[in-house]
Amino acid sequence: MLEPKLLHLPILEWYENNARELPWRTDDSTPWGVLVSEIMLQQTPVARVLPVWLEWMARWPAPKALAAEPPGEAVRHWGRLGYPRRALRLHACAKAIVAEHDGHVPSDHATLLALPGIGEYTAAAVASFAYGGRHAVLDTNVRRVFARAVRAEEYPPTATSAAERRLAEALLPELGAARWGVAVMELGALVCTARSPRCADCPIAGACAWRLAGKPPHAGPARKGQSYAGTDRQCRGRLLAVLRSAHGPVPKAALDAVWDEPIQRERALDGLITDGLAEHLDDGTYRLPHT
DNA sequence: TAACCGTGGCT
DNA sequence: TAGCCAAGGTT
Repeated sequence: MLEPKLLHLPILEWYENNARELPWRTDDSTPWGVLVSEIMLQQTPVARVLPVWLEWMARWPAPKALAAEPPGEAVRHWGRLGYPRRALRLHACAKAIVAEHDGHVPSDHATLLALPGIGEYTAAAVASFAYGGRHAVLDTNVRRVFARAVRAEEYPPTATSAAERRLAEALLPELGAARWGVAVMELGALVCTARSPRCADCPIAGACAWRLAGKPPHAGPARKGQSYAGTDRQCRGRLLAVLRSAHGPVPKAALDAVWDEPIQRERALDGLITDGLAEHLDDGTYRLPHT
């Protein structure tokens, strides 16, 4: 195994000099701000999250403020971040924090994990970044950095393995684990990127097993691409965009107008209602959820 | 476990 | 240009 200190110092020093200034990382950011940023950043780039996060923090500076709103307002102000079920879960999360934790974001990993929309990664991230807890933060960036630096592979496996978790925990420093986690993430986001890694700028290039092996390309089968055009997801997105931009119930015809294929359209609309992203009123109109 | 869940920028 | 990809979670 690679000696952890060969990685720690160079990466931490690199982070000192190259970290982006992000508002959820400042000294006055709150655990709630960190939590909201983590949910928004799930599968969504920083540049798109930034303006929405700022608006959310101004509008809902604490869980209690969001919990007082109907869930549809969370969905509306989610805008076009994508995966709007995250907005719904974040709203449910705020309500649970108010109901079960007196409005305070928990600091304990297991307690965080029990909240809606918070999985293994996000629980570790909040416990670590907001409270300084010592947890292995295994996101796609960290997994890629470790896959390359330690395992000499271009990409990590599809699903997080026990071996990856063991490695991440073995590399966790006794002190300063939170800073270490964010530093490795940042390295993956800015230098050790998925497609065109900037190895010339990498602080651990000299120790990177993948680079030393000649950067062998990913061996296994190509990862499944996510098709989008013509899918239910695209249809749901179109329908929900109509509900978001309207400031009241909309007639069925307004929804019919944005998607031609009727079978798929009805299926997608049913799905939105089942998921709690839309409501069907008695008069036949539709709107964002009020309850 | 693998499919499903949005959106848009980049190469 | 058309994939590829982005601080995942849920079922």
